[in-house]
Amino acid sequence: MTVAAPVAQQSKSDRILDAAEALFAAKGFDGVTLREIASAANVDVALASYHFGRKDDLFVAVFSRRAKALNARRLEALTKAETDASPQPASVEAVIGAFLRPLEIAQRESDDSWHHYLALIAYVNNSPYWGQRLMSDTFDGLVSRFIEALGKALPDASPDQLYWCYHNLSGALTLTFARTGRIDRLSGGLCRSDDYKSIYDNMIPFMAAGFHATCSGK
Amino acid sequence: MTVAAPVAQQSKSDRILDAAEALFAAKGFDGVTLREIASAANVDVALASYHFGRKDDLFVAVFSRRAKALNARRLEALTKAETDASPQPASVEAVIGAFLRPLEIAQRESDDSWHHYLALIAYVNNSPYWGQRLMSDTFDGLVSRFIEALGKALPDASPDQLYWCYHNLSGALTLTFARTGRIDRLSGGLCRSDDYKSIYDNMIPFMAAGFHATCSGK
DNA sequence: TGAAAATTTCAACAACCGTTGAAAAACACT
DNA sequence: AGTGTTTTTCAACGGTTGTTGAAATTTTCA
Repeated sequence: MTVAAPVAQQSKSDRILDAAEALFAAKGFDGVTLREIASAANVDVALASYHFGRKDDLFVAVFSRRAKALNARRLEALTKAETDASPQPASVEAVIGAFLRPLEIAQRESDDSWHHYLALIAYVNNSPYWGQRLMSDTFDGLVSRFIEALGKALPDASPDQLYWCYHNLSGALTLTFARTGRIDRLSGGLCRSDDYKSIYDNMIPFMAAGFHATCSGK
Repeated sequence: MTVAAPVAQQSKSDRILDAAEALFAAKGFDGVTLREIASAANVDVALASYHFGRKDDLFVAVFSRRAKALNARRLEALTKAETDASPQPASVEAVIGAFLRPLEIAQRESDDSWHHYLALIAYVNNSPYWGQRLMSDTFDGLVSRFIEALGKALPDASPDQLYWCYHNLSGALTLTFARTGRIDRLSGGLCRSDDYKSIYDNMIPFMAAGFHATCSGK
């Protein structure tokens, strides 16, 4: 009688996605070969094509996989912040917190899959090739919802001010959660990329102050 | 009698750097082949290897080329801000302005070389592979100088607070100046990636307010 | 149990990759 | 004019790429 493998009861399809996620995040779309991915997933090369089609499609599949879960958590946090504040609109801090806090999941999970995914977001967000379409298709619906909430908290703000402010937030958070190690080196070890508490303690009031300063007066 | 080409009195070595800069910025290190670069530069494939060695070395050469000029302009702007404010320390707004304003050169130049370079910075900054070493080697000296100036303007700030704040600034500016087109699409055309005036009008007070909010009281 | 469907393996395709050595051309300098 | 140096071209190397079609295997379900 043989005993089944204790954990890792994953389908080969999922193993491919996990391996592709980690490798795409580390080396970008063109820096990874399907053979590397297959090898990391302990799977035949042709299987990636069978399950996901072309390499581009695999990349999109990897990117889209966790987007649904992340967007759902963010939307849930936003509606909670709004009902908590009702009948007042949710504060800028509360809305930004609802946007950022769900990313903590990357630290709570036992494996690094979510960390890889966040690094992948940074890659896509800053890529001229993928950035425009893939980011928009994946996140713009939810982002519009957040900007609407920010507009309620900042009734004097013009729409373009809100968009530019969000863009600042977007750039800062994707870089920070990509954990490239830059800040560790720049600060001589004083700041650590994986120190989520410090990240939140700084980023939320920082961004809230930026919104307030540029979106209040006319 | 044949007439020499009117402009474009560039060496083949420079043409290779220009072509590589544009292509690396658009498609990343692995997304570009030396043959593409050579073809865009109207040059034989082997010439890139002759002038710059391996592909990695060409990438570093491209990245380093404009860094000296940019760092010099930034340092000049910073010292001017400091002498203007002397004997008071330069304000946070002035220091941030000195960091950002030199990027306007990308808009003043007739060709898009500087724009390509700024997109390349975004690629490198967010890359786990290049980000840590290449960004640090190229910019950390100057960045430390700016953080020192910010510390004088914010005497109650702790060093780690200043580093985290700079990291926010770094992420926002690299994304924005990469001009991926994301904000154009998200805003439905209301904000334009190439609208430098709006970028500066928003980003400088936004970031200054963030620094003030998180670096003053303890 | 048996047949249909889905999954996985295997081998191979044409195309392209970075890099190199040697020949050829252009240049610098006396 | 002639020599030594730098730049440019040409052709080719071994190795790798994404993708595919067909065979083999496993799963599904009546």
